[in-house]
Amino acid sequence: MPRTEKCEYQRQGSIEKEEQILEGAIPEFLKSGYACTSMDRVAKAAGVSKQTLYSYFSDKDGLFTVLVKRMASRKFQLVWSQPLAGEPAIVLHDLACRLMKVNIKDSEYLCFVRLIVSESGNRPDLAKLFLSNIAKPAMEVLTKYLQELKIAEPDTTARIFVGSLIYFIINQEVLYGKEIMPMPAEHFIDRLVEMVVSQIPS
Amino acid sequence: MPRTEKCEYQRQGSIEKEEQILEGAIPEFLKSGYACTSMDRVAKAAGVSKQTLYSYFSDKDGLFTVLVKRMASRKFQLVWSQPLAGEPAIVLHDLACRLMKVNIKDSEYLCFVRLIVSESGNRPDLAKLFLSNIAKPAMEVLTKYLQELKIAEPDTTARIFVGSLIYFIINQEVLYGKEIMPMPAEHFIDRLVEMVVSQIPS
DNA sequence: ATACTACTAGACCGTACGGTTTAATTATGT
DNA sequence: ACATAATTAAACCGTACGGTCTAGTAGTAT
Repeated sequence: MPRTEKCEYQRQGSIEKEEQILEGAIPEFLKSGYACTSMDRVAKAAGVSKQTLYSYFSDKDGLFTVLVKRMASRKFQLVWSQPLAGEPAIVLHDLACRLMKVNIKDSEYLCFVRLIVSESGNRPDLAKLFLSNIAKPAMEVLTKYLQELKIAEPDTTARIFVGSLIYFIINQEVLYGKEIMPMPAEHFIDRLVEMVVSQIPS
Repeated sequence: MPRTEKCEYQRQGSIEKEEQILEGAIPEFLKSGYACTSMDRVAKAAGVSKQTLYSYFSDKDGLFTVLVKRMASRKFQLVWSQPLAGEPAIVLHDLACRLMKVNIKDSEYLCFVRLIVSESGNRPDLAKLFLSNIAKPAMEVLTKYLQELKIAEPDTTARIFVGSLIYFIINQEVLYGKEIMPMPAEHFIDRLVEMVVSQIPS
């Protein structure tokens, strides 16, 4: 039991070890999904013995849950941390570009989405955690901004804006729509922004 | 080898047997995903011996591929078979309602989407098949209609329309957003239709 | 030095699965 | 009646996995 509560000395720091395991496990789960990731491989990838792995995490389920929580709280920052303010057309365009760029470049995020959708049937709690920590706060940030613009029904409009972007990314990247039904991202963004901006009362 | 090419007589019809196996296999794969579905269970669910199963399909992969093809070609009909014509606001509203209703009622379809997304990493070909047989033709039908309405960039607008609807469904149903960030479907549809209709040049 | 802690490597156990094989059974065409 | 094709149930094989257990090693505090 390395998680010693009454032990002031630590050989190499329990927290760092946990970190190390998680960082090793993340790419494995993202690559293979839950079912096809073996604990032996996780241990090897994390550079840790199987025993140690099991002394930090109760079982595969426990490890996976912690891992998803970590990913969820980490990924929100990328797009939505900075506040939205300024000229609508520019703000929305930048936001869309940022969302698109991050998702396409950071293949980790795409794999994460795939993982969440995959496991949503077996683990509704993880899907809800994903929504609570990423989708919902994101939607709230945008809704607030649209509200300031006096757009009618800002919450619905926010969903349309984010929704069509996310779908575009899933379609093009996750499902390889790039090859089947290609469309330039900038083109799509321009039209979407134009459409939302046209809803601002003059 | 039951798939007798030069055999005019069949005890009970090879084609029907194949049908029977597929129909038994579909709910199993939809429920458990590819990895967690066992061939023993498929055989049992189809009311067929394991041997027969393997005489009709080469292996798990082969069965799964045929199964996905069948599902893909079957599901497109539900929403997109009838042509779009008439008053824009009504046509779009009906279309959106049909899409929403079908997806929410037919949990089979939701599971199918989840399955496709899950396996898209390992089987890009199946994801592409899904897009080619469902998403792409659907988008073309709508694009054509929007073009007749003289909407600017009908293809992009079609993606916005369908995309935000699909995302709404995935969010609310697949990821249990109903409980985390609820929103009435009719409300969303009304606003979306209104937004697209406002793009029709007067 | 000694007791203790964190860790490693690897064997081990039970289970489940994909796929094959065997032996027996049923129905069909001639 | 007889051969043949389709099917079944069940045993079987090899592999892989989740999780545990054992034995041994290296660092640390007293």
